[in-house]
Amino acid sequence: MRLTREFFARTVHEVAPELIGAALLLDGVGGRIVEVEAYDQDDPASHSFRGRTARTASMFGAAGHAYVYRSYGVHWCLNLVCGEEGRAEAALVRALEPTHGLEAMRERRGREETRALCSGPGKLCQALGITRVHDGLSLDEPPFELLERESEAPLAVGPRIGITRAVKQPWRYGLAGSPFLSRRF
DNA sequence: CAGTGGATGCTCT
DNA sequence: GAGCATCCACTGT
Repeated sequence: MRLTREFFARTVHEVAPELIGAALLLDGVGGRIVEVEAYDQDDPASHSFRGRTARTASMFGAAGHAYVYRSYGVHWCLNLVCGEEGRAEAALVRALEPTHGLEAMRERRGREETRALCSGPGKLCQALGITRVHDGLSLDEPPFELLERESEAPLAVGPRIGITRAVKQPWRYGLAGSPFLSRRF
């Protein structure tokens, strides 16, 4: 089952854990989501904390759309916008278990073992070919395809990675024991 | 392995 | 002009 706009329209704190195990594909290339982080507007670590800007416009838009931004001047990162419109909540997709289009991923990232193809937010964007042109696109139509998880996933929860503010919030979710995580919990 | 630092571009102060 | 929601190469065990 395709993930609907209504699925994403709930608060990110409800949606994020349910994303673990869902499938994320771009032009047929992608895999199972095994790691995400939640960000909301009251969160000093969130891009939306200081209000709407040109960069964060899509995060303030309707749920069920992509928010893509450049990180450290080098990498792209993909967020799935959640919550009521204007609440500016989003789930950062941090790692996938590659299942579709492994050859395309290896071409984009250089020959590499499968477990390292999508084990980080910048890596998975490179592997799937996600860039600025995907910012603001709807997640329920091509080139995106998001499919509901097929069964409940054993969840791991912990503090988020790579941030300096609100370090203690346990808003990182992962598939427990997966070898495809960006880091162990 | 673990730890460190450079690359790189854009946003916001 | 600083500071990143990162990754990789390189160092030293």
